[in-house]
Amino acid sequence: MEPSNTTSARVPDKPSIDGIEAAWQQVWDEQGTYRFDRTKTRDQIYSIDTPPPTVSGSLHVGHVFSYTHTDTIARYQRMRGREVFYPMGWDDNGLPTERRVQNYYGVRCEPTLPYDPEFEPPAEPGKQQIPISRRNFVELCERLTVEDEQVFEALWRQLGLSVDWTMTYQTIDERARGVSQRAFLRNLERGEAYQAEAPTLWDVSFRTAVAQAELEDRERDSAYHAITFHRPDGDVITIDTTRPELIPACVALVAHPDDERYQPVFGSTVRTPLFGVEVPVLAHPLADPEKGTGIAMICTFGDLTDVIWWRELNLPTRAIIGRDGRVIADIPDAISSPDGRTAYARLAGSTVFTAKKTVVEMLIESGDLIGDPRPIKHPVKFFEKGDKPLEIVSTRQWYIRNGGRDELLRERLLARGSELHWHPAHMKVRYDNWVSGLNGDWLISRQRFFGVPLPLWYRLDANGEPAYDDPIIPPDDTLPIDPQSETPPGFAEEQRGTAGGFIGDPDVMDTWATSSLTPQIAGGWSYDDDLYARVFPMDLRPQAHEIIRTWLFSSVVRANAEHDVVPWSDVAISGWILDPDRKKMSKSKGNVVTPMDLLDEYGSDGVRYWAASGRPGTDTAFDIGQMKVGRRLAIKVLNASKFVLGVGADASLAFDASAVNEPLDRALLARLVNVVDDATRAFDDYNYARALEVIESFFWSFTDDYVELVKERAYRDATDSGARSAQATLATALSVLHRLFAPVLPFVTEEVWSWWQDGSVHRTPWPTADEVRAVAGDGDVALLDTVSTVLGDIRKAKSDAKASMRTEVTRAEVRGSAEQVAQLRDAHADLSAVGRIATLDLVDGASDEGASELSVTVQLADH
RNA sequence: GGGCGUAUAGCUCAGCUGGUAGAGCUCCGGUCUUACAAACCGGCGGUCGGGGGUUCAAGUCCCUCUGCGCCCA
Repeated sequence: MEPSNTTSARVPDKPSIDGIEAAWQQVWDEQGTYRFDRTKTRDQIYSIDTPPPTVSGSLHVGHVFSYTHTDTIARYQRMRGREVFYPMGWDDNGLPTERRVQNYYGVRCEPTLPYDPEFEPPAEPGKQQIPISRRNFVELCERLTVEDEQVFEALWRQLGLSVDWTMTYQTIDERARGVSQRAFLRNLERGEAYQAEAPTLWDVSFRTAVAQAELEDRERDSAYHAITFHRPDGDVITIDTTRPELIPACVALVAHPDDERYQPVFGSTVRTPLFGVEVPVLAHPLADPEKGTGIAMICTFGDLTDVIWWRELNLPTRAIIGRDGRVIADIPDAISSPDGRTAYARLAGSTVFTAKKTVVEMLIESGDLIGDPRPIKHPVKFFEKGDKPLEIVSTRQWYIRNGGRDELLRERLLARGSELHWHPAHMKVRYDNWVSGLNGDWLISRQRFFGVPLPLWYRLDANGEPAYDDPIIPPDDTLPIDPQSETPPGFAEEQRGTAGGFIGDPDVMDTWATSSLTPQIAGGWSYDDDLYARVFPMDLRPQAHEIIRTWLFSSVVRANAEHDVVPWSDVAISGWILDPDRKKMSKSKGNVVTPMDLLDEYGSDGVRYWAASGRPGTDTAFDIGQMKVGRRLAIKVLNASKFVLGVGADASLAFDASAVNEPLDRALLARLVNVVDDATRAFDDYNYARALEVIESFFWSFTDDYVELVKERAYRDATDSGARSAQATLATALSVLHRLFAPVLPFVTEEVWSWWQDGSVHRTPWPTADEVRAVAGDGDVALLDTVSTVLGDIRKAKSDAKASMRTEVTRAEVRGSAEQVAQLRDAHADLSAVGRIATLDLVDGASDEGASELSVTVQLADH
């Protein structure tokens, strides 16, 4: 299985696809088959913004599926003569890695601890997590991600991704940190990044802020509690709330301005039950007259609507939920009555769940709860990776402007979405929906440890208070920096945390704040300008549809801000893998199939065949059957190639137009012209599934019909012109087929190519319709169809008679139109040979009824 | 609630700008035919989700309903 250096065919006696992956991986590696040639210029290059997988996540068939799609495009473009820039990255950022490290080593990060250079995690994680310093924790993250990356890389290589493995990157490596921090500081300089103290969605388990893009609604059981608020005149107003525990955080009541029931009370005040705080009754159009009693309490903060009311009605803040999800100990100033303070004290320190029970008990005691709570289901905001309802707490966070607060920018980014070529086109709506529905800027700071640090320090004033408004910015040439362990210019490390000294920003950037820059990171922006000029903006972003709102959109935001362009011309969106019962495949369903086992069992080409059969953007069923078909196809390519090369078809005969003089041969090549045309058009349209279908369909009829038809003729002496015509046609078709199949079946095509050609098929030009047409000449596709139809009828006659295909036909009569008869006359000898027909009579039945129909009568010899 | 997609043989899917339903798998029957028996040959199998409409003609266009998946709220 070594590349041939001669043009003479060297065909193994017993060709096999077993072990083919390992053999060719090694050759490709040694020969640098997929090495990126950076001397090429932008117009000669096709660059791909490859999705960096999260290595701490588990490998699944979805990876194999979508990365195969991209690889078929990469291979196609490479054969079209483009130098393909196809780097692989690893996204190790943040929470997924941290959780995996915690479980794998049995540790947890405790930022207050000092670094212990001697620390080694236990061989087996214990029951109690060991607290370790931030630096120790990050070191373990780095250690584990390296291991995880190797597993991924081994899979990618086995799958045959045509990646240049000398060009990998990590989203937390030195270069990526530098690029991310530089891009952020430039956003800051231009006013595109800012910090604000604001109500923030907060996960109390992970103790981190959560961005809009990471939210998901989940239906939860809840209950309306009818609660009375007291007017000064003794009347009561009854409100419905699902969160009675937030009564101490109530700052107002609100009803719709047109709601007749509450017109008289707008502008008046009421007192909250239990806590006796006087709050105004206000009007706002977001209050829903249909919901509950039509009047709601505004708390700081129960949900996102509270935040809107709070902002638009200029209400005070009266927060009672802390970052740990418990009622904070400090009693809000507004609760001044002794009874109110006593009531609050009963809640202090308890969880939201407990506080709710306590408040309900107290309301029953005071008589302010009307009736029983009425159960409802309603959507509650969750962090997509979390399992507790989000709270809203007021915190200082960093944001990047993404049009969520700025109509002009929103319009600009919507227009950017229209600049992209979407495959499939309808996926663009998801982008438009998302951008149109944004209601705030992009929150990029996260209270995590393993990630790219926000590269800022803050001066501490004489009272030790940080001056957030005027951060200390590191010089550009010092990036990347870690403000937690490095000292700002002009300060000494001893001044950290002291009055008059400084502190480092404790947060890291959101995963997407880094991965939104993968085109820049992989492309060399700000550290390899020569490379960058050759690959950016890129040609293709392949990705899954569920991260259009995160990865795709955030990448557009960054490229728009920094470079005033879209980062790629085309985006290809892949679908889901579905279970046989048409549900989205998931780990929880106990799917034990690991991708590497699949590759071993069905061959990488077989699995790739299944993947490439899935239409772009469409959900595809996980289908072992298709993998088996792919495996059979690969074996068929092997055997057919062996046969063709065994009858004297060799490289010197391929594309020898002078040799091809039989009408049947020209007809075969004429069909191949159409196949090349169709496949090329399909690949240009990113439709690898369509291309594969067209190629495969031709291939099966090629082996089943054409090869059988010319077998006898091809076996004749090479001096025979009919034999040479068949051999030249077979060689031409084989050369074209090897190349057409190469993007989808890289291993088997490379194997068979090596039997008779020089170099790698993957660096050979993609076939063109013109080169095939030059050999096909005036070939007529219809001739092939007619001959195949008759061949099928003869086979059926033998099959119906339960006879062997070798059974002689004493006489066959074919009636057809004058045109069909003429076509058959041109293939008379081939047809007679394959059918073992002693006498083949062709009758011009044009004058008969139904003359356009072929009719075949067969008389079999005794058998 | 709004939107996007999808619904074609038992299964997985093709059917582009409308013109008398296709492939593979499964199943059944046959053949060791000098590339391939983990192969080859042949066959059974669908009123194209339901209902309307446009048209000489609709799986293909329009309306509507239903199921499923997803996006947004």
